[in-house]
Amino acid sequence: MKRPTIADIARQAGVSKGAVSYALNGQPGVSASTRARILAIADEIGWRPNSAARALNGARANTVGLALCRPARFLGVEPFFMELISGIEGELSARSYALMLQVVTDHDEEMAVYRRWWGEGRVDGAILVDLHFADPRVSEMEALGMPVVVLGHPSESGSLVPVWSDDGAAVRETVEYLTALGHRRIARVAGLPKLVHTVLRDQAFGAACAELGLPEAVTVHTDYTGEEGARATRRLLSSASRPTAVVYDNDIMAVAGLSVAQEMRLDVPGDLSIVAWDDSPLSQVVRPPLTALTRDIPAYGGHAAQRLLSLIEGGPVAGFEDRAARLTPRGSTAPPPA
Amino acid sequence: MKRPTIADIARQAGVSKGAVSYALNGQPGVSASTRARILAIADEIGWRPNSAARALNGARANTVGLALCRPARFLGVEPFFMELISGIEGELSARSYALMLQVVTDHDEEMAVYRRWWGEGRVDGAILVDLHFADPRVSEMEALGMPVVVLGHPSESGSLVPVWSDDGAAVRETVEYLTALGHRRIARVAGLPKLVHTVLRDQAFGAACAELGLPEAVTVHTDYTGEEGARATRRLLSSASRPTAVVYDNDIMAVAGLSVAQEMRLDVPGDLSIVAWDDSPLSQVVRPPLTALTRDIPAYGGHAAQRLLSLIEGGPVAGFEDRAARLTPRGSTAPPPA
DNA sequence: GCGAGGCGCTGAACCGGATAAGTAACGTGA
DNA sequence: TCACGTTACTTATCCGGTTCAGCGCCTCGC
Repeated sequence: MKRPTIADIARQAGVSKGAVSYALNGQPGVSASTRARILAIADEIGWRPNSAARALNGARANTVGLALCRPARFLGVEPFFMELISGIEGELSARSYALMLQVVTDHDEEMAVYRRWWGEGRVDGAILVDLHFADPRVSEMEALGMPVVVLGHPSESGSLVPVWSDDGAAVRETVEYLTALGHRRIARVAGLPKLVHTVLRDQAFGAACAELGLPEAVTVHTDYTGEEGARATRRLLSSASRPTAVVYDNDIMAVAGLSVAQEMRLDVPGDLSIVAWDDSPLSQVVRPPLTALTRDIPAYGGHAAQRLLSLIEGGPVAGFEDRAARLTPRGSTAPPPA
Repeated sequence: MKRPTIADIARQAGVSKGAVSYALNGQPGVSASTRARILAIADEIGWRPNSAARALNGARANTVGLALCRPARFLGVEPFFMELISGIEGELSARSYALMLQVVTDHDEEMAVYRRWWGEGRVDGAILVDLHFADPRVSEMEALGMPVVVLGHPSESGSLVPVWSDDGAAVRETVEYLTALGHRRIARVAGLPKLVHTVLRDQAFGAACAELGLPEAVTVHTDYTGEEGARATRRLLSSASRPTAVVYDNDIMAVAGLSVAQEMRLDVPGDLSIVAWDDSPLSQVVRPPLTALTRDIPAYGGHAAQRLLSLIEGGPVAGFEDRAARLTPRGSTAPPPA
């Protein structure tokens, strides 16, 4: 019932452990016939290399760590993380790496997890998400010396390898599109203001509005939940200078905003245009279907995983700018009311 | 820059490796003063036990495996898996176990992953989800001898430990509630018909309808996507004997169904009542908010993880019936039109 | 016909901890 | 005072692979 080891193979084949090791790893040092015999026996008794024994010889753990710092109820809502994970996963499993996942509640805990994993030799590297400004995790990771890829803008990634996309370009495209439709009062329901990408989007939004001569851009920050998205929308739509278009930082808030508009007897898109950042099946399922900023999130995760594996395997790795989200117009955007 | 080992500690403390090992593991055999000195040195140089070395001595890997068999684009949509994972995770990390995750495309690949993980000693056990009838994974897992908990009904879990909930009760509660409101023609938009829980819900639905003297229960099967949910709804609402209430097997289909109804100028809940299985923030964000079958998915995952850890640690473990989903009435259900 | 060199393999050390067995030093009771 | 038990260690071995040094044996070249 015990798992077979190379010693078992060696005994059956009548050779030494060393010979078996050479044979199984495709190293020179055994004849073709012996190698074939050893491989046949290994296959027959169902031998698998014990990963612990391998790792003990300085080999890699063949595992990448990901500690997600969000409370459970937020995590489930957005498709983003699940898509990101499956993208990362796809790239990892193609190269026989495993993914170690932990859900934590704050950054201290997150770093403790990484420190432990790294110290115990359980992971070869990690992917950092939700980058903040002056993020303490960056310098701590640099100090640890662990291979790390950061999903976030290179201006804040320190010496870690960044993988990012130009959110500013997507914001500009959206504002230009809405302006071309005739909108002048555009508001933005944004995510957490401490995140780098939120601020970059904020800045790009302000700049684009200024450039196009629009009145001062209004941005409301939220925690990404539908609840706060609804509340922000209600406030915006109740204000004196009600916007004619709102851009949301995720799809769940956009759906919530849509519901609030309908509840307030505003026609979408007749009275109010809505744009969602990140395009999930959700956007296409509601009425009207939402105009959305589409990006390939699994591919994004895949690119990050690729860089991380190169980094782990010793190559010098450059950062990577993924393609920017592009606007997919659907039924939720139209010219503003006359 | 190398990671410190107990040999480093032993050298600094002027004792042997063995003494250090005893001290660090709280075993008798070292004096209090020596133990304190060793612990201080270990702490100071940032020593962590190498998990590979531990595992090599027959210790556990302290890792649980989860291979999710769904294409990326389905996975992201439903909050279910992410909530399940964070529930599992919560229980695991409380006991210092890690979660190894892999996304696969079919059951063969899934079993290959488990076989590899188990053979390589990377995991101590696994959780099986999406149970089928006569699921080949059950017998294969039994043959492997790996500790496994199945999320699914005990009738199909073989000798593996089942964790399940009584979906039939929830179905009955829903049908009774709708009947009490006055509905007679109730339809069900279900998930994949090969899944055990789908069939159990189908049967309970049919039985409840028959018992309450309702006309023949209509059930349409889908792949859980909003698209198919919308298509099924369109078909149901176009039929001669249009239902006055529809029960959906997940929230994304319920939202899609709501949109289709509104697109067909039917008032929800005036003309059509809608019930969603699984209550996510999504249900509360749309108008009207959806009446839903609420269950605590993280807790469900947590219960499975608990049983698995007991199983791994050697105890005989009984299956566990989690509490059934309960109906949370909201704005999407009302008496049928007169 | 003999040394050089390569092939195919063996034996042993090693990775970092856990642990069984062995050994001094010391205290204790008879 | 001596046998005995306990304390506080040390030494050695093991886990399952990898890897290096070494060692016959065969072949080849001169």
